[in-house]
Amino acid sequence: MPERADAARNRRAVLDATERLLAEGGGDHVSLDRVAALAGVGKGTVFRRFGSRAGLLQALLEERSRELREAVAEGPPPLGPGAPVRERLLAFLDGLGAIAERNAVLFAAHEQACAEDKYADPSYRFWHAHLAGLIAAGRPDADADFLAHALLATFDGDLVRHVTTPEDPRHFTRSVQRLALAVLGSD
Amino acid sequence: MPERADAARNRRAVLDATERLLAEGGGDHVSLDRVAALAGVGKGTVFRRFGSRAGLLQALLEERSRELREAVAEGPPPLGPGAPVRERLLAFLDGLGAIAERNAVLFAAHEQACAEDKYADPSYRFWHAHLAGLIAAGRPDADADFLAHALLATFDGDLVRHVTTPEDPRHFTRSVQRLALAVLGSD
Amino acid sequence: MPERADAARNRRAVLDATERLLAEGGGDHVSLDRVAALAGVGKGTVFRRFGSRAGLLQALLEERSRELREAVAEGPPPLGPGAPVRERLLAFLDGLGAIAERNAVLFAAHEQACAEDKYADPSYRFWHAHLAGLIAAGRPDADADFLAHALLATFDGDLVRHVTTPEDPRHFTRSVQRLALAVLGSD
Amino acid sequence: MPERADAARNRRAVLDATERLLAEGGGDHVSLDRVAALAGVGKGTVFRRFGSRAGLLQALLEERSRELREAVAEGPPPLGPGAPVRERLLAFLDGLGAIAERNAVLFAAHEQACAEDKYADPSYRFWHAHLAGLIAAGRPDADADFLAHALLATFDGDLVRHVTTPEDPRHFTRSVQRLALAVLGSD
DNA sequence: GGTTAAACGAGACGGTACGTCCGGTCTTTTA
DNA sequence: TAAAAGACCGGACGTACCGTCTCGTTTAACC
Repeated sequence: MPERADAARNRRAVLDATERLLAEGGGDHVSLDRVAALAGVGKGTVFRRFGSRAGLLQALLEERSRELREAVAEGPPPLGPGAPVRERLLAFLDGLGAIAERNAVLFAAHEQACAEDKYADPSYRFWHAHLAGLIAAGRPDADADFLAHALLATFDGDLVRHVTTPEDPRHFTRSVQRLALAVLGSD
Repeated sequence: MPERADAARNRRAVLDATERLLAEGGGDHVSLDRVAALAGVGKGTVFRRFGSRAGLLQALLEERSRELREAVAEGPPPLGPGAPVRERLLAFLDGLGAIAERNAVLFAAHEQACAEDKYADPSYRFWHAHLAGLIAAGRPDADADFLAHALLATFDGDLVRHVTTPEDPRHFTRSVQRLALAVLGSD
Repeated sequence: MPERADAARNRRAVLDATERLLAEGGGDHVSLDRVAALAGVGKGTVFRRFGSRAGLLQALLEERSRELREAVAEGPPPLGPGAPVRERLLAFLDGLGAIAERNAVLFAAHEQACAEDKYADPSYRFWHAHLAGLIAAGRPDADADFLAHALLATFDGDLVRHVTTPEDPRHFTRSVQRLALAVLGSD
Repeated sequence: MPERADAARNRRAVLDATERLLAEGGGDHVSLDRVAALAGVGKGTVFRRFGSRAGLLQALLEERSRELREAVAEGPPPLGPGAPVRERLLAFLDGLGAIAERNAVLFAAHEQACAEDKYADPSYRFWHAHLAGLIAAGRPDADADFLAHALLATFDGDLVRHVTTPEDPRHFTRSVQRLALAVLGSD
C-alpha cells in the first residue's frame, strides 16, 4: 500500500519545520513539540513517522544525502564506479563535504541526538563502507576500516562550522581532501 | 586563599561519584542528582563547584589528563620539549590514546554534554595547540590547524570504544599514530 | 471541548493528594514533588494543571467553597438574594466560617503561598464584593470596602486554629458574626 | 557584659541591609545571603545574632515599635496609662497604624516569615494584651480576646499597602480607628 | 456516494534532568 | 579562643524535554 497523500504532506511539513527551526535557533532549538507545532501537526504524527528525535534528524539528513548516495552507488564516474580510486575518493569527499558545509547545524544536531548508536545509522554505514572500500583499494596494507572512521570523524558538525567561513566556504572540503590524499599515500 | 579542607574533600567525593556512575551505567546514568546523592553531598554543592553537567565532566577529564599535559609542557623528552617532532608526536598520541582508551565513556559523555562549545574547552585547546605546533614543525606546508582538529576528532569516545577490544586494547592508539605519521609524511 | 477523562482523573488525584498531605503534615509538608508522587502523577502534570504551588492550593480552596459561592450568588435565602441584610450577612459568615474551621490548615497554607497577590485571588474578590455589598446596604455611611477586608482578615488560618477548640468548634464563627453585627451597628 | 562594639556595629549593619533590601525589592528580595552580603558580613553572623529569618524581621519590627511600646507601657496619657479607654485606644491605634503605614512591606514579610508561631511573637503578644485590656475595660461583656486578634488582623502588611495611597497616607489608620469604635460600641 | 479503517490534531501524561534558590548548620580560618 | 566567613546539606521550585497515550475528528481509499 502506498503512502497516503496526507501522510506524505505531513512528512514534508515536519521536515520543513525541522529545517526551519534548525536554521533559526541551532540544534537545541529543535524540540519535537516545537516541530509539531510549527508543522501544524500533532506531536504523535511526528513520532509515528520518525520514531524519535534521532529518527527525525536522520530522515532529514537522509534526504539531503540521497542524491549523493545514488550517484556514488550507480552514477557515472567519477562519483560512481569506474573512475580511478583517487578521483572517486576526491569526488566523494567533495560531495559529502558540500553537504556538510551546507548542513553543519544539522550534522551537529544529529550527532548529539544519535549519541550511542551512531555507527548503526544506515547513512553512516554506507559512507563508511564506501570510504573503506576506496581506501582498501588504494592502500591494501592500511587499516581501511579505521581510516574511514577517522575521515568521517572530521565531518563533525561543530568542526565544519568552526573551519568554514563565508570567504572560503569550501575550506573544509579541501582540507579533508588533502587529508585523504595523505592517507592514501603519494605513491 | 587555598581551597578549604572540606571543599577539597567534597570535590573529591563528587568526582569519585561521577566516575563510579560513569563506570556502572554509561554517560546517561550520570545525573547530577545521583552524583550528589552518591557523593553524600547536597545538589547545590555540585553546582557551586562545577557549574553544570558539562563542567563536572570537564573537571574529571581535566584531572585524568593533567599529568599528560604537564609532561607535554615541561616534562622530559620524548613527551616534553627536546625530542624530534616524530617521536614527540608519537609519544603524545600514545599518552592521549591511553587516556582515551581508559576513559572512553567519559570522553563520550563529555562530548555529548559540551555540545556547542567544545572548541572553547581549555583541555581541547591545549591538545590542539600542541598538535598543531608539532604538525607545523614537521610539515610547514600543511594546514596544521585543520589536521590537528582532524586528529583530535578521532578521539571520539564512541569511536574509541568501537575499535577497542579486550584482546587489543591499544589498537586505537596505534591506528591514530599511523594516521599521524601519514599526515606528517613519510620523508 | 470538555476536560479529557484522564485529565479529570488526574486533577482529582492531585487535589486528593494535596489534601492528604495537608492533613497529615501541615502546610509545609505539601511540596509539589510529594503531591505528584502521592497522586501517582508526573510532576509536570501538577504544574500544567495548577501552574504553581499557589495555584494548587487555590484550586483546592475553590473546590471547598464553590458550593457556598453558588448558594450566595443564586441560592435561596437567607444565603442567597432576598433575605434582609443582617440575616444574609450572618448566614454568609456562618457558611464561610464553617469552611474556615474545617480547612484552617489549608487557609493558612494558601495565605502563605499567595503572598503578594492575595487580593487578586478570584475567591477573595468574590467574598469581598459580597461582604462589601451587604455592609454598604446595611450601613451606607460606612467604609464598606475596608470593613469587608477587615472581616475577611479575621479568616486567617492561624487565627482560626488559634481560637477553635474541639469543645467549641464554632467559636470562631460566632465571634466573627458578633463582630460583624457590631460593625453593622445595632440600630 | 555589654554588647561588644563590633557586635553592635554588625547588628546595625545587618538591620540596615535588611531594610534596604526590603525597600528596593519587596519581602521576597530579602534572602539571608543577600542580607549578609550587603551588610558585608558572613551569613553565620546573621544567624548568630538573629537566629532565623523570622528573628531578623522581628528584630527590625521590634526596633520600629519600641518607642510605641514604651509610651504605651509607661508614657504619659493618652498613650500611657491614665487616659479614658476610648482616647487610649485611639491613640494606640494611631501609633501602631503609623508604624504599619510606614513599614507595610516589613509587616508583610514578617507575617510571611513567622508563619506558624505568629501568636508567640512577643511584640504581637504585647499589642494583643494591651488591646484586649482596653476592650475589656470598655466592653466587659465582649469577647475581648477575639476582638483584639481581629483588630490586629487588619494590620496585615498587604492590606495596609492595599488601602494606603500617597494622597491619603492615614486612610488605613482612620479606618481601623472607626472599626475599633464600632467594636467598643457607641454608648 | 457511502463506508470504514487509518491517520490525524491536540495535547495531557509519566518520568526525569537541569539549574536556581534558599534557610539553617557547621567547619575552617582569622584576628 | 571566640567570632567571622562562607561552604555545605537538603530539598523545593519551576522549566524543559522525550516518548507514550488518549480521544474525538478528519479524510482518504475502497466498495
